[in-house]
Amino acid sequence: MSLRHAVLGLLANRPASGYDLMRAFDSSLANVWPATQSQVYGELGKLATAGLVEVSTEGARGRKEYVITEEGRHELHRWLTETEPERKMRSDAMLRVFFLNSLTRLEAVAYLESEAHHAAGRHAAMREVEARVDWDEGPLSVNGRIALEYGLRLTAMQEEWARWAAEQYAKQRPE
Amino acid sequence: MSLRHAVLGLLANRPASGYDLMRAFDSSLANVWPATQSQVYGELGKLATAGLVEVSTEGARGRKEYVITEEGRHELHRWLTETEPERKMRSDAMLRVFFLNSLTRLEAVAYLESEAHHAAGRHAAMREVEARVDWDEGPLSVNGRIALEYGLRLTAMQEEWARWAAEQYAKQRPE
DNA sequence: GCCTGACATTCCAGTATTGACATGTCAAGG
DNA sequence: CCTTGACATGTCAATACTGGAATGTCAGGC
Repeated sequence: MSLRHAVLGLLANRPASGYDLMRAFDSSLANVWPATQSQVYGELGKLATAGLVEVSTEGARGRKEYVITEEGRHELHRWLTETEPERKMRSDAMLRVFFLNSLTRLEAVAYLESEAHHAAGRHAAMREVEARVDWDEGPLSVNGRIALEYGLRLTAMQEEWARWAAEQYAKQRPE
Repeated sequence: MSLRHAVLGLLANRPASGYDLMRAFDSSLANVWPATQSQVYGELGKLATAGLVEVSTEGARGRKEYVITEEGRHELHRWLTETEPERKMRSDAMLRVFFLNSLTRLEAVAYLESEAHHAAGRHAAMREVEARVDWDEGPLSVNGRIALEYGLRLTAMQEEWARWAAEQYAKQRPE
């Protein structure tokens, strides 16, 4: 149930509306825990019912600002310290690698090169973010910086791997 | 709909029963596309209805062996060459990094070191697999070898990153 | 002959996720 | 005044995924 804790974690930093949270899910959290509007608003409702968050202000345009409760903070802490992260991951891109033998050598190499290219693109985009953001402000950006570094290392690794794999594939399976 | 294509991809290599497929999902595909029994048997039914696979033999103990049809092979090829892999990923472990500022420095460092340790463990497990498997047999293992290399590079990167992050965290946020 | 473990499938209830639709408010610029 | 775009929430049906229970078969060892 990570969505629940993602919302809780965001609200632990500052009070926010569902709309505010959506901006976080569409930017910083987009590569880590994607979520849709329906999920976020739904989860806020459940969280409120459970007493982990509360509506603090009802503003213009029906805006409801939520704050985390003591109980919510406690649950966030419990999650972070007493539960293990789920390490199983799904990767569509890697799944395809298993079935590359259903393609011709040329097609397979094209796939791997395309992956290399996409990884390079994502790497460049993260470099942009790195340059744009002021990393000295706020305690949030310490974590953000560390998470970004992960992204940089991941995409660099992916590009290298894909180039290596394309080479291997071309070598080991002459048509 | 990657599960569908995972099943299709496995059946493209050789005919198999739901039980056989489950062994693949529990071993080689476990780190790439986890699936439960209910999902696999369910998908086989849907795939058969759609005409992408067929029951070839009904054996002992109610065993049904499925084979991929021409149409199935075509769909697999279409998926591999004409659709882009979904690159959005969820990572519980990385989500937690965003909220590390809700913990004390010590707790945060402990989390990151635990991640380093787990990554190291998974890396070692993959090294074991690498040593155990005969990489010269079959065309499947070319892909398997390439996917394993990804896992090795990923876990190595994760361990290094987590050690680096633990250090950064300890440095940048003195209690 | 009996037990155990691997083989094998089916069904189900509950939860999570997706993607789209519906509805409305407010501020700013032309 | 009117339009546009950002703000803001809510609901729905469909699909995907989880975890467990129920059921039964067959081979091999004792």
